[in-house]
Amino acid sequence: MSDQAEKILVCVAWPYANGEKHIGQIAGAYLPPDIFARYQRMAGNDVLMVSGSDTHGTPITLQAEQEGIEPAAVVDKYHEMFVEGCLAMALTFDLYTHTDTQNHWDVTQQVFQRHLANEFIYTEVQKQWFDPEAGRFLADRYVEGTCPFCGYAGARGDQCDECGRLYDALELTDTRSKLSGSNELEVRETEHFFLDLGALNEPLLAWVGSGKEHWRSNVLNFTQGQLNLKELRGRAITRDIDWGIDIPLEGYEDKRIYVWYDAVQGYLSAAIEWADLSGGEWQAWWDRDLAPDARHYYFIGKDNIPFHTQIWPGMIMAYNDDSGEREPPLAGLSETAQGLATAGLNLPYDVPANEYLNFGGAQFSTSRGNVIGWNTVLEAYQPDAWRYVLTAMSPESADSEFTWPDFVELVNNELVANWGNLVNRVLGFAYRRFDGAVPQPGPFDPADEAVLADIRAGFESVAALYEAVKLKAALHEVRRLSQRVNQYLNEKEPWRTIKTEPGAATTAVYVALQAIDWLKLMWAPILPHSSEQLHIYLGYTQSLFGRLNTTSIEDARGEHLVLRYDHESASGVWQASSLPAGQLLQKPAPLFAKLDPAEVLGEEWDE
RNA sequence: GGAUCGGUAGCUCAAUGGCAGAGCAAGGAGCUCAUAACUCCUGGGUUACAGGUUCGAGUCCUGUCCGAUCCA
Repeated sequence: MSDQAEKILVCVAWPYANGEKHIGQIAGAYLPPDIFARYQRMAGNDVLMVSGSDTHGTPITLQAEQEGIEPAAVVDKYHEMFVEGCLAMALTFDLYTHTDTQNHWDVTQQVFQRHLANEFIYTEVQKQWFDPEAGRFLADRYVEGTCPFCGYAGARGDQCDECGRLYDALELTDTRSKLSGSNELEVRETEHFFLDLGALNEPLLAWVGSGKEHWRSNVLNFTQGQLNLKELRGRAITRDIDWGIDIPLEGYEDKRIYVWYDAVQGYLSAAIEWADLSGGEWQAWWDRDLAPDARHYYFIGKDNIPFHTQIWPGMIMAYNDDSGEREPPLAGLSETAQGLATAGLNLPYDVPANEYLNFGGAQFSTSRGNVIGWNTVLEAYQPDAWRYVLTAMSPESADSEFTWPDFVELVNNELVANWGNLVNRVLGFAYRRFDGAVPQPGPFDPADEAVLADIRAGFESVAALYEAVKLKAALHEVRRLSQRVNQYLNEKEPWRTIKTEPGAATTAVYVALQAIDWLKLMWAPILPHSSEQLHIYLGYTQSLFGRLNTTSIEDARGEHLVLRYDHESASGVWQASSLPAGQLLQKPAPLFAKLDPAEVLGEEWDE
C-alpha cells in the first residue's frame, strides 16, 4: 500500500439468495467488477470489493413457500451456491457475506435511527387488506380478487393477469387470502415509516448536475431525466411482514424493515464486517472526511439504476445531514461500527450499469425455462473461457444476445486461435529448442524494438480502458496486441532461421517470450486462471493473484458463510517487467481446451 | 401515460458533426513453430423509416416503427 495508492471501493449488486444465478446476471453485474478490481489491484491501488446475498424480501419468502422450508434455509442453500460459483470463476470479493447477520442488522438500525433523527423519515397511516383468520396484513401478492377493470376473477395483487391493467389492491372485489384461503378479508389501517425522497430531489439533482462527465451517458441521462421531473416521493421503508430486520423502536414489533432499504446498505455494512474480520479500517474507504478522494464504483444491472443513482445516494445524503442531533450509537453496535455514529459517508463515484445479456431472443427466465445456470456451466467449461466470452459479449451499451454457436466461435476462433495458440507456439518452440530455458538474446534490430514498443504501449492504452470500465474495448485492445506478436513471428520465422541464422532466431524467440510475458499481465484481469498458469510455464514461482477462501462466521443471529480474498500473496504488478534470460521454463501445455462444436451444440441446456 | 437507452456488414460491436471501421464468418494466396492454428489480400453498407438544420449528419432537431429498463 503505497502513499499514491488510491482507495477504490468496488460495490457489487446484492443478488437475492433464491436460486441459481444465470450467466446473464454474471455478465451484467458480477464478472465486470472482478475484472475491474483485479486491474486496480495490479495498478497498485487499495481495492475493497464487497457484496453479499440479499436475504430478505418476497423473492426469498416465495421460494421458501415453494420449497416448503424456512426462509433462513433458502438463504443458506442459495447463498452457498453463489459462493461456490464465485470460487469456480474466482471472483475476488474481499468480502462476500449476506444481509441476515448481526452486523448488517446493527448498521441498518443505526442508519434508520439517524434518518429518523434527521427527519428524513416520516410515518403515514395506510389502508391494507387484513386476513383475520391468519391474523396478518396481506402483501399485494397474497391477495386475489376480481379485477376492477375487466372483471377477471383471478386477478392478483396490483396487476391483472388477464387485462394487464395496474390498480391499487384495495380496488379488488371478492377478495380472498392466498395465505389462509379465507374470503372474509377486512381493510384495516396500518402505520408505516417512509423515506422522504421528495425532500432529497433537489439535493440529488444538484449532485448529478456536476462532476459526472465520466458516467455512462445512459445512466446519467436516465437519472437526470427522472430527477428533473421533481416527482420523487416518499417510499415505504416498513411492511407488515415477519421476515426482515426489526424496527429499532418500541411498538412496532409486528412490522419489519422492507428489503430495499436494508439491501443497499450492504455496501456499507459489508465494509464494516470486512474490517471486523481483517482488522482493516472501513473508514479508509467510507468516511468522507478521512477519505474524501475514495472512489466508489457500483456494478449493477440497468434495472437497478434508480436505486443506485437516486435512492441510495439520497439515503447517504439524509444520513450525512447535520440538521438533526447526533444520537449516541445504538447499544448493540460493535466496536468496529462505533464510528458510524459520527461519520459522514462518501457518495458514489461511478455507477457503470450494464444492460442485459439475453438468450433465445428473450431475457433469461426461470419460468420460461430458458436459463443457462452459472454453477451448471462452470462444471462443463473452463472458467476463463466463460470470462472471455462473457466479456466479449458484455452488454455494456445495449442488450446483447448469447448463443451457443457464438460461444464456440469466440472460444475456438478468438481465445484459442489468437492468444492460446500464440502462447503454445512460442512456449513449445522455446522449450524444445532452447533446453527449457529463456534464451539469451542478441542485439535487437528495429523489428524487435518495434514489436516490444507496441506491446509495452499496452500498459498505457489497455490501462486506460480498464480504468474507464470499458472492458470489452480492453479485451479488443489486448487481442490486437496478441495478433501483433503473431505477425512478428510470421515475419521473423525463427523456425526457419534457426537453421541459417541461429542468433536472429534466438533473439526473436526471446522477444516473443517477453511480449507474451507482458500480454499475460494485460490479459490477467479477464483471464486470471490461464495467466496464472502461463506465469508458471514462464518459470515464475510467485503467484500473480492472491487466494480466495471461505469461513463460517458465528454471531448473535447464527452462522453465516463468507467468501474472502487474501491479496497478500499476490505479485502481479501492472508494469513492463523484464523477463530474465536463463530463467527455467516449465513444460508447457495448451492453456485452453478447444471446443467440439457438435458436442457443445448437441447439449440440452433448457433444463 | 412519463423519463431514458438502443436499432450501423451474415454475426458481435466501433466511429469529440468531417473519407462508415474492426473481430468473427465467407472467398483467395502464403507459411508449417503452433490446438487444421498463424500471416496477407478480397468481397461485403440506402447507418430502422420519413422529414428538417448544416458547407458537411450514423452523430443534432421533429415525427413514426421496433426492442429494452425504470416510474406512474
